[in-house]
Amino acid sequence: MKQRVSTLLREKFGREVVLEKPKDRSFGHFATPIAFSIAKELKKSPMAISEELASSFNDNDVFSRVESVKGYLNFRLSENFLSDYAAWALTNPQEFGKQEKHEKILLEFVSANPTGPLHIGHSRGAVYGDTLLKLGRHLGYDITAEYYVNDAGNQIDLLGLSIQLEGRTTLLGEAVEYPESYYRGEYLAGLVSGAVEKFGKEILSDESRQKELALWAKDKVMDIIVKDLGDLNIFFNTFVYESSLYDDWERVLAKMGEGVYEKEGKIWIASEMHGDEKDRVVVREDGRPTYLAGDIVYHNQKFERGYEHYINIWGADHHGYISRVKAAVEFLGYESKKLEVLLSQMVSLLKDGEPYKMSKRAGNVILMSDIVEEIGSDALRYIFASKKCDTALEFDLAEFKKQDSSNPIFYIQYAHARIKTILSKSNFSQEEILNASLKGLDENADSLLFDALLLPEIIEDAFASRQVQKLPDYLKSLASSLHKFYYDCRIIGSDDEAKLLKLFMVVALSLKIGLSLLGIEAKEQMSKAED
RNA sequence: GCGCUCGUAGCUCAGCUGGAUAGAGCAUUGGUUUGCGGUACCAAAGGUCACAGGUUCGACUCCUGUCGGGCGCACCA
Repeated sequence: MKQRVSTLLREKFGREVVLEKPKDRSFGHFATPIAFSIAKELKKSPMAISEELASSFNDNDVFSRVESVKGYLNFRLSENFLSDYAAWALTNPQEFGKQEKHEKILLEFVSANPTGPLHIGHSRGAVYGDTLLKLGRHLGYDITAEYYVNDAGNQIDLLGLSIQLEGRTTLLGEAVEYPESYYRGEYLAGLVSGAVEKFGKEILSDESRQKELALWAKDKVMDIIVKDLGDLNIFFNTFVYESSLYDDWERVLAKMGEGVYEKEGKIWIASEMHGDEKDRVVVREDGRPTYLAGDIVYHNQKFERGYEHYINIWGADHHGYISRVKAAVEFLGYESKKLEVLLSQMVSLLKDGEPYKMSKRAGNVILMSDIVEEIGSDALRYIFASKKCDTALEFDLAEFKKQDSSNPIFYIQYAHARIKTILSKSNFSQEEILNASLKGLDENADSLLFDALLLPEIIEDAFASRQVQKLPDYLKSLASSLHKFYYDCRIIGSDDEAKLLKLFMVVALSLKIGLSLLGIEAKEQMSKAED
């Protein structure tokens, strides 16, 4: 809709036109302050210009009214335009809000270490990434969802050690001395029993078999992670294992040419040249590559696979890492601007106003699966999708367990369910409703229809700006418009019953598509409250 | 110390590439249809947009500085 108006105006005025939402719907559907920006070059007052422009729109079937108010130009879309568009959407629900973007994008997210189950911090990046994925795909982008598995280095050795420690205390009853760092949590018990079954008890006490144990265990941990993500309706296309990358290291190192050099027996990358604070070591004195080396090979591999755009979603604590990876990409001969790194910030949880307690059982972290169990996947997804991901977030679980309007996810679902209920109560058939005309709606109905038809541009805007929260915001306000309309206006038995039901179907369609893009299924009916 | 980032109502947060009177939800207070699900709706109250400058027709938005919070500053991943 917006696009249509915007191209129309661009053609008419011969320049880009800023389109915005009028302060008040009674002003119209769209507005532009264009008169202000050209006032200077025309040496006329904004008022005079907008008056002139407004009167030039006499004959036009998209707008029913164009007027000038205090220098702003306000547009009201015509009935024909809105009702045709709505009718098209209802008969082509699969196409509504879709576009024909074809860019190939590689989206890497979550990428949590395979050393334990996901915790609450991971789930934010996971939901954010997956929502972006769903939005992008809806718009037609060809997006591959990828998980980078850090299955090399110290952490994997630590995993093996941790399983042994757990087994020796709980299974063998030994009094072991715990080192400074090791992993803890309930999942280790499962790994111990699995390991004993597979390898026998001996493996718990044999330090030389730690590696073997760890390599087996990380796959088991990945199984847990994949399952937890599946519970959130998140699925990946590809997994890339860090351990598989190092074979390619020599070739990639050579590919960077002048970008790397030797000093003090180590190999460095000259990342300072590309904006990093200083150069970084990529190969240690003993010949072992650093973690950065793995990431360099990985990004080289990404670019060799040939996508048009790359998006990484990282935890905010990695922000210092961006410049060195980008530097490496440049040295490899690729455009680092094709690589976009989005950061997801910290999350703190409250429950009834008090900090949420981390359980010892979980290993002093808040497990994602515990939260999903407590409030459900829909609520968790909604929470993370509804906030900008680059600010620290604090939220209270209690709010999302309530079954009333203070719970946004409930509120939206209820709007959808209301429509479905009323449709089933009406005596009009689906066909009769679809054949009804949407013309002659009063101000409120017209406004609701317009709101419902905004979905496509919300989707596009949310994806393009990477501001995923625009979609839940929109759904909440659409639900609010619906509830308000419903309260004010009797539907069943009114002269306009079929017409209004058709309007409601458009609203339901937008709610349903919007929710599905958040990974949430729209409900046909709400369960009745107890008592 | 350096870098990144944030600072909007009592609380949690929106505010699009600068544009009309800075918006929601929660919490508080007061109300609502002899009717489709009251699991809803309406209203009141609540603000020096951290502070100080600058840019301009116009700044919550852009720039500079100050203060305050978070994160990062490994040859760990």
